[in-house]
Amino acid sequence: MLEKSWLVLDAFRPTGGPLRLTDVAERCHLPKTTTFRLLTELAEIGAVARRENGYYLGRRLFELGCIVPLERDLRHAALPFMHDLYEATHETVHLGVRDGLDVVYVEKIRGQEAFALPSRVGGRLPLTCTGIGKALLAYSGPELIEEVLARPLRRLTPHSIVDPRRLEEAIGQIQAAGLAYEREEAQPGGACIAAPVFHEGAAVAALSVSVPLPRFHPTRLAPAVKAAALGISRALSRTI
Amino acid sequence: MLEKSWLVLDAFRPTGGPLRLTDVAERCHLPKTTTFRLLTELAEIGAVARRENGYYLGRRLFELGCIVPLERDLRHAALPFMHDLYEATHETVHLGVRDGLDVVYVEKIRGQEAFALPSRVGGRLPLTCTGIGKALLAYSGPELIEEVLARPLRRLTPHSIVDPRRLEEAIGQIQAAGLAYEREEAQPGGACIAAPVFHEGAAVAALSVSVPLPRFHPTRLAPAVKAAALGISRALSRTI
DNA sequence: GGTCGGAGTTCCGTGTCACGGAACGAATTG
DNA sequence: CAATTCGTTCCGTGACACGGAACTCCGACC
Repeated sequence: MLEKSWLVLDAFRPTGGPLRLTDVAERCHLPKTTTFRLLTELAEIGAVARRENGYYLGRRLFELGCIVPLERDLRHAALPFMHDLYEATHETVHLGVRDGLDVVYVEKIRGQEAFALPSRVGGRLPLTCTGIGKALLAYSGPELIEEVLARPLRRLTPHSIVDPRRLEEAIGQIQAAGLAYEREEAQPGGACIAAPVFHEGAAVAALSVSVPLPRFHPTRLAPAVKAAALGISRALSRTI
Repeated sequence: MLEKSWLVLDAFRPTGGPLRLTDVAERCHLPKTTTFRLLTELAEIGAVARRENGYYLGRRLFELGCIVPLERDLRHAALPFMHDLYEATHETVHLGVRDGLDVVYVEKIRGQEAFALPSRVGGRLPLTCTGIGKALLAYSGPELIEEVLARPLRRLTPHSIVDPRRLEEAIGQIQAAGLAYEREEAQPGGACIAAPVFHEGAAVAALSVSVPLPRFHPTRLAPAVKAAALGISRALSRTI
């Protein structure tokens, strides 16, 4: 019951709806009757909403999701610096943490003329395909790097790093520069520059600025990104 | 089972944790045994996380909460204007919608030196105590106003409006000015100015700038807020 | 050391209610 | 009108949620 109801909620990934009863049922491999009952109960509770054109994830889920203390201190410390960074660059700013072999984005500031990006707050992307991911990887210790190299590297675009040697090279450069660059490895036409955020000696998060390739001027962006990441690290150490 | 599990999740409001087993049990008025089983199952699922010092709301909830399409178009249209408004004022910017007799905040941009505010994305406050709430109320039709007036007005501070006559007056002024002001009605020492966002003739949301009272200069803020709200309204009409 | 209390956890018998197949009404299509 | 597809209702069966009792830990107090 409980587990099945969360299966139903997961069926709404990644769009949040709308889905029709039948869609949900077959995504979950559940009988229509059961799905119907679950959706009805979830709707009573407010976890999903039903409208004319189907079911959606509901407000109750939104409200609870907002208070998940996931990296709360981190986000609290980071947001002002992210806004400053956005103000300085007017480009999309991301904050991400590592979960397993993925990046999970926990904050995002998007510019008005921002181009379409595959990232989304709460969403995941492979560590090796993103600037934030590579920055985290480079500062997370050799065990993680080995674990990543142990399995085939995932690819999002033709430019994604899939050669283990190239990845090791890239990690070396990141460690030397204190910054990670990414060009069209996550999104055709997009590039980004990322810097790690440290707390108590560990890279707990990373910050990035994403830019359409034609506007990508690493030397101009680097100091701002580095300064913001440093600022967040300092703010973090003050909170504890 | 399903309903009880959501009771358990609600027990984490408004902080998200940490809570000990016993705390959750008595908040929910459930036997400890039952609570224990529910928390264990929820933890397996990822809806809550257990650490040394207690239970927290978990990552799964965060990820699902992020994709709730609640006002998604609205937020998407509004964010760039909110960033601009923040940039122009460097004060906290809110976007809220109405749910019943509450405001639900759906976006918030907070300045670095922002003072403590009772608002939180996903959180609720009474319509009548906030600038956003009053702006929504003033443009939501007489039925809602009557419904609000029918029951005793809630108060957050000594300055909250609790006299029905004063509320009606205030609504009149808001309708005349197209802007709602609020001084220490939600938070001692805080003031705000809010403007409604329209879509297809209805006030679907409202935008506000919150300022510490000493810095509150309505005449300087008003044009920016009004312009941003108008911009969002225009952007909304373009999306559909 | 002994005792108490309160925490988290395990066990298990009972009774309920979740389950899903069958069947139905409505709407759409051929 | 037959045929399909969708959402919904009904209902008998059996799994499993329920919660009281009991147990284990651990710290406080005397």
